[in-house]
Amino acid sequence: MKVLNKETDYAVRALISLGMKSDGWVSAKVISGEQAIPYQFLRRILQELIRNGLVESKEGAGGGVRLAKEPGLIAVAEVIEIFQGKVQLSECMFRKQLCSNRANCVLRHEIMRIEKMVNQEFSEVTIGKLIADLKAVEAMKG
Amino acid sequence: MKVLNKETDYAVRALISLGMKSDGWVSAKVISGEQAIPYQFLRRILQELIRNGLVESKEGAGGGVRLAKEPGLIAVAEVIEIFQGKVQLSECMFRKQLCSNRANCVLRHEIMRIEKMVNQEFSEVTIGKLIADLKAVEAMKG
DNA sequence: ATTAACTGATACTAAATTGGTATCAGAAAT
DNA sequence: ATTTCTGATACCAATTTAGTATCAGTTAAT
Repeated sequence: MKVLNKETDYAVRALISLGMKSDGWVSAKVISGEQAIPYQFLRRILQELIRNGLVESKEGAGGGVRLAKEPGLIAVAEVIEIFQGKVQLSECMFRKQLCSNRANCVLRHEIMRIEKMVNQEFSEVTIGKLIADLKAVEAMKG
Repeated sequence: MKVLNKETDYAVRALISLGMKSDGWVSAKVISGEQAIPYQFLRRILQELIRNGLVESKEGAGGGVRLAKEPGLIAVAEVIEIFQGKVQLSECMFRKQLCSNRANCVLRHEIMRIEKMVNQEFSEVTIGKLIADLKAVEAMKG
């Protein structure tokens, strides 16, 4: 049961990289190097983050990307939703009709409850929080 | 972000079917009909449940399968683990060595925490509980 | 004006996973 | 002997995942 795929994983790491730089534009190349993310793959991921308003970009030499909002306002839940879709609602609820299979229905009810919890948790984990954790770890190691 | 795949879904439904029958052996054919699960697919799923000790079988005419333990003792978490693997531990913890990528590491730490929660929740949802829920729903509808 | 360093857009690929099908062998009940 | 069942396993198409490649256009610096 894999929770996060590579896209989400790389996206979060890229956002952390960006969040740790207070200055201007950072190129995909630099992030790719820092986080050991395949360059072309990262390019595509960044474009998706841009389309979704988490990141903004500047074309041309000296250009690159930067966060479009404060790290504390970017939740991992948003990133998951972009790359892996919303944590799935059960089909029977979605269709707003009685579930044809009741066994299925009670299972989905439980799943929905748990999914809601997961969503809640992931929306409390922000890039800002991850960066703070990271800095705490670094500090501890001297 | 899909939580359960078809195998897990079908397995749980099959287990519910079995748990609701107090009498003897039930054939895959019957379960397949009851739960609208493709027969050959279900066969494979049942064999996996047998190998993992959740279900036991009797060969030959009049044979079939039945639960190997009480419905209240079969957790959905077990079923998920059989078909989708254990909710993934982060690689860096698994290797018991320092994470080469620290950004990755703080992210995984959060994931692990949430994964643990999910596991806890799914281990509290048993087939017995689902059957009770199901019966409650049926009763309400008269 | 040219060149180098960038992003935008998009097409392509190999490998793995998912969901499902088919087949053959053997066991038990009738 | 025949029917009803499981055991084991091989196969398959479609989708997803992870990654690569290419070309066009933008900007900054020389």
